[in-house]
Amino acid sequence: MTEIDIKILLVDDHAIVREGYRSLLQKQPNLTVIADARDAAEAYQNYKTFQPDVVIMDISMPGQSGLEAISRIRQYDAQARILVFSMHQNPSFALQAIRAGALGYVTKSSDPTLLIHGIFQVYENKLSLSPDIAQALALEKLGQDKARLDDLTVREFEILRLLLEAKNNQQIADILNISPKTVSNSHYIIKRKLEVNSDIELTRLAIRMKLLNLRDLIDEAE
Amino acid sequence: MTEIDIKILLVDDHAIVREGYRSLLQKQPNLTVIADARDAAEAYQNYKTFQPDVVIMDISMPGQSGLEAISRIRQYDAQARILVFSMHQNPSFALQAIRAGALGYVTKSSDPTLLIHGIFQVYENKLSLSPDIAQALALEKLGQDKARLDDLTVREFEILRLLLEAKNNQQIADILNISPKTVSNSHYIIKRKLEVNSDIELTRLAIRMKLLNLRDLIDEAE
DNA sequence: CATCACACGGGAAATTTGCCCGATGTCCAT
DNA sequence: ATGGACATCGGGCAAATTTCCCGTGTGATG
Repeated sequence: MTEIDIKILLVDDHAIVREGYRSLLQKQPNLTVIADARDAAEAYQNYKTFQPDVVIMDISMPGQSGLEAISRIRQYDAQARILVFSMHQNPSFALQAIRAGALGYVTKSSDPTLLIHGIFQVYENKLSLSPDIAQALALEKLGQDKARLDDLTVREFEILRLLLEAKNNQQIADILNISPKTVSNSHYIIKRKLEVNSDIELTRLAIRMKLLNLRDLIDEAE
Repeated sequence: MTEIDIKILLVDDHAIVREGYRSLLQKQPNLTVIADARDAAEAYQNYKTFQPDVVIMDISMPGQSGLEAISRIRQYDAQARILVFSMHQNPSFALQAIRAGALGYVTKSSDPTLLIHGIFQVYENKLSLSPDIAQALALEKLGQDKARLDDLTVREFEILRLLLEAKNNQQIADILNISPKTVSNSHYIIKRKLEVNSDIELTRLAIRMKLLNLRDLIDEAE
């Protein structure tokens, strides 16, 4: 076995988490944390300065997102090996991270050994996804979200939009010149087609589908 | 100076974060981590078993919430000193945590020394809020939208959170060990207090209040 | 012209909502 | 320790809504 020593750059905005990485990674003989960073800009700078073998990156950081940092680093060095370590179970995050140029995606809630394993995988230029994400992504490939929306008829879609504006059946009936009964029937059909069983779920789905204009909803930035 | 040694119970569902605490706290001579837990039930059990001086608790955990754990522990020991260490900047979370019986609330993004400082404060039965939260809480007094949110009792707030996760009455009842009827009653009271007429409106309000984590909801960055 | 998808809405059962109530528990101040 | 103010929990029940199935009319299409 050759002597390998993987140089790592840590990127996370939470000091406590960086501390956790260090403690965990220090126990591995072949890994050395050579630098860290708390935001996207610092990550980019330190990548250029320290030329790490693997970058471990959190993608939910204030200001510039981790995804942006991934793109920047990959633009500077197309060979950069980046492993995303995120709290988001949402497979779409993983997909975006991979698209942006990450080689791995491991959720924070998975077993820490998966992180170690991921580092070695990524070091060897291999894709590494934690099992929960891999499975979710596979399921998602079986494609449903967008397709289901397309199942709605034009009228149903129209009614959905009005429902999402928190209008009641009577108001919608007045707007469309139909009976409130028809509205409520459509409401039911919409939920069935979209495979949700409550209005809360419906609203969440609508947000994901960008049917609901978030900017109309949110006054303040964070 | 007398010899003090504060025994700590760590509660967080992420292994990496527990690792971070350990590493950080170990450096403090007067602090000893005597146990940890990854969910509310385990937290309660380990509190009884190990009788720690201070509990450090994350409140966003799967299943039973941290708020529930706080209540349970305080019910068992009214003197329990609990410091919440949370990723939520939303001051309403802090307020509810304090109401549930926590003595401190520090955000994960604050400087780690604040956590240490908070531990000593709480150990001495003093309230401890990280500056960002204290300020936000003060500012909030000037607002009015948030005021309605604060009208909710701790229990109602907790039920609201579960409702927003699109759980049905039976699921929430199972999680909180109450009857589905109580859940539906609370659901109604919540809507009345927040002055909304439908679940869609409720969800929209929750988004504006940032009770709903948009990052968990949205697929694509913008 | 036959069919097929769609819009519309009635009917009836099942469920939820809206609002009431009382029992119990806890905290706090007198 | 006693009273009062809340808070939690859930039963009851009428009114309202949802859920599900149904039929009708209409317009497009093969």
